[in-house]
Amino acid sequence: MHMKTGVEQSMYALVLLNMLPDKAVLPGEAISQQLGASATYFQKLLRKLVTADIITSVPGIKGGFRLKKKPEDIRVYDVYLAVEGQQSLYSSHGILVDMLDLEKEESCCLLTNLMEEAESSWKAVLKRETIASLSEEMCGERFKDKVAALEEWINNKMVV
Amino acid sequence: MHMKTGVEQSMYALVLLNMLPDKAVLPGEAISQQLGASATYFQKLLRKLVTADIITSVPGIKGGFRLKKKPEDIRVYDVYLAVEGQQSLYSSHGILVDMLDLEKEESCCLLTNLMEEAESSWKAVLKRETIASLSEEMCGERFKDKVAALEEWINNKMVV
DNA sequence: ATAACGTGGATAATGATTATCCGTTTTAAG
DNA sequence: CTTAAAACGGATAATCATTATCCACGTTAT
Repeated sequence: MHMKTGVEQSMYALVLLNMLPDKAVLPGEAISQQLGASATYFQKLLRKLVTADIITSVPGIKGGFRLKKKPEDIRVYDVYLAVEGQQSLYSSHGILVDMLDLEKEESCCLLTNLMEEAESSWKAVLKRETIASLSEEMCGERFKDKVAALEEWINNKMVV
Repeated sequence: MHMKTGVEQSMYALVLLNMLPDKAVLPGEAISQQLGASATYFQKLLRKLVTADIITSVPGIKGGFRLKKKPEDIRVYDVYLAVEGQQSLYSSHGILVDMLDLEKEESCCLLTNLMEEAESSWKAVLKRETIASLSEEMCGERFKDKVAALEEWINNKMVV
């Protein structure tokens, strides 16, 4: 049981896109290079973010990706959901139904309620932070120089 | 990101063992049959429960498994931990460290704190219920007959 | 027209989870 | 003291989800 690495990657991709000036765009290949991710595979993840209305894609030469929403409106939870899908962490295999020989309608599992509560509780925390708050955290005094270098890199790679 | 089915199986295995009279024991093969689980593989899971001090094993003919602790002292969380191990749901791949070109000591990730909090929150819910409370839930009026049949089965399969 | 980009589908490689096999040890019973 | 049934441990295979690659296609600035 482990979160996909795609969630972490996507999150940082969005932090990168958040550094872009208005109307500018960053090509997918540049993003995946910066993340150290497989370029072709990361395109698929970017696609998921597009269909989740988190980012916009611009095709054609001078194309790329940019945020579609304001960074303070993109919750960590939204990114998780876009990348991992909405399947729950736990789903019953109907063991109790078999053990007690219940009817199929009586889908009954001693764990489902508890697990759903646990998951809600987990998700609630993911809803607390946004791309805006993460970006802010990164741009604090501590990493001033490093972030400046990253901005420099963005200026080189961004389009229009 | 999905919980192993072994967790659900183990949980019900413990509910079964909780139905045993004192000092009696249930062979691993009977347990896995009742659960509809692969017998040989489920032995491995039972082993994890043994090393986690949740159940005791008795080798030799007339051997099998029984609870080691009182059912009210076995939390759902304990079972989860025994089966899945203590690795956390999220672990950083150091993407930010690479992006900002930080020193290795400066292991820094914008998500780690949040994710750890979320996980704690998730685990807290799993600590609320125990094998005792699950068993109780199962043995309510609703499934009276069905549970009686299960007890019958246990009487047949248990040893000593 | 062309070159650089995103899209979509098919398909492989990888890795974790689940499953099987076999030999060993333990113990009750004949 | 032999045998049968059980847990144990290691090696290994099968299965499945995740990650990765490839290629043909649509889009758009130059």
